Amino acid sequence: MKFSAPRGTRDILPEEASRWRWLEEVFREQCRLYGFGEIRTPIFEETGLFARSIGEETEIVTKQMYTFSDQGGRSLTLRPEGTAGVVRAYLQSGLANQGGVQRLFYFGPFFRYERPQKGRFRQFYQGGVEVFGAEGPQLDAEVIALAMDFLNALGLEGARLRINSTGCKTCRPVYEKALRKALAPVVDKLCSWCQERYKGNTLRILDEKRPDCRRYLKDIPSILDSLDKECREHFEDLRVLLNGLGIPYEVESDVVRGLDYYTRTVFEINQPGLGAQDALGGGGRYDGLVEEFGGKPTPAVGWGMGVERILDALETNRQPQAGKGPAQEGLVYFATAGSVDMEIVPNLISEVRASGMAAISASLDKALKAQMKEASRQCCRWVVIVGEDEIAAGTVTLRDMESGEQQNIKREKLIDTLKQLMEQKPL
RNA sequence: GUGGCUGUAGCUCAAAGGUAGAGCGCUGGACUGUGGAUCCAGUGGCUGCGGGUUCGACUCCCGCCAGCCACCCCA
Repeated sequence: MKFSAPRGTRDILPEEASRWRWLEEVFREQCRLYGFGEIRTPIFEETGLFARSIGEETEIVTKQMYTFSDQGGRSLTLRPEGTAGVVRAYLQSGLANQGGVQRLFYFGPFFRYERPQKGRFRQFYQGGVEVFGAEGPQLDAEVIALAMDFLNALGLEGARLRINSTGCKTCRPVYEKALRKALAPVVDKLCSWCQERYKGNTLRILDEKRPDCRRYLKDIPSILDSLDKECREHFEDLRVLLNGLGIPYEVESDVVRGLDYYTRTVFEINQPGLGAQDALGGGGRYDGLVEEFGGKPTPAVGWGMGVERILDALETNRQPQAGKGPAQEGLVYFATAGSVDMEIVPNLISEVRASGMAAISASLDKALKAQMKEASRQCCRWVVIVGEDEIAAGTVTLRDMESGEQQNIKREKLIDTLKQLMEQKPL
């Protein structure tokens, strides 16, 4: 074979695509129930948009972006996440000037240059939501509830919600200072990675999982003890709201996300047993980003969820597959036998399709037997046989491929009979 | 970016220095206008790509590419 799909990308064939469509429909329906409207933003943006929002020093920006320059010399980047583009659009389109609370959702492909492994691709799909203009914890809770409802509606079980607060621009530096102080005696014993972070993005040291480093991180202070009054109340209220909604969660003070724009609430949803990449989704509040982009100070909160990982989790959970084969979509197969006027079948098929039923026919002059086999392979529930005998009698033979029953009916009654059968004998 | 494992027929896998095989699938027949079951026959390959060692390489060595898994990071 001459070509293959680029590394980290994959083809989704019809059978699998129907599962994807099902998931997307469930997602859209949940968003609708929560009053969210869809937004579609470009798949590439100015490189600077991502660098400035996600953070110049983050992994995503420093090593994982698909960046290229176009014919005009502009530096563009395939979007590695959804929030930056939505914030940009929110400002550029004037949505920001309409006031009030804006609830938006998106669904589509994202790109990160990483080494592929289980649950990690270079092109992957995410569904996400963003809410602008609401400062209180009510929307944090609502957005989390939406995420959990989405997973429940898919029939997923066992997902774990972990929440934390990373404070605001006033109290986070206080904590970072305390953290640096606590780590000062052991900093030279930490790995080079941690030492880098110690200097720059101290908070992210909490993310360290290596046992070697971990044991020096045992007694570090919790960020939750450093939150100022407003942030503490915000977090406490969020917990009250989640409790009220009956949403189980765990507070974990070392949940830190890899994107710099988060403030206060951050959360992650994990599916134990999925493998090394077990985060189905995550998000949080980003109260400073709109202002950072030149808008007026606007609180915001949102999340993104990984489609491949959710489908993977459903698979390992052995949840019902929602895949629909052609049979379930009522596909009708037209077969011919003997020499039949070329125009008859196409005309009949047209009529069937015009009445809303899906139909296909043999493309070649094959033996009836071969046509039946093809119909079977295509999972067609019904086969209409139009042969010389039928033409002579003005009828068609209609076969139910599941029961094997056949009947001879007047050609004019085909449509009505098919309709009737589809209602009577759905799969 | 680093490491481990793996690339043989459309698919799942054998062959371990001596001419590349099976099952499933596919095509046809038994059954000349009737799918699935059974039996029979046929179709199947630059052994991922490129070098090297050897009289001889699917097999050993090197490089590249790809897949899987992990590190890292995250969806």
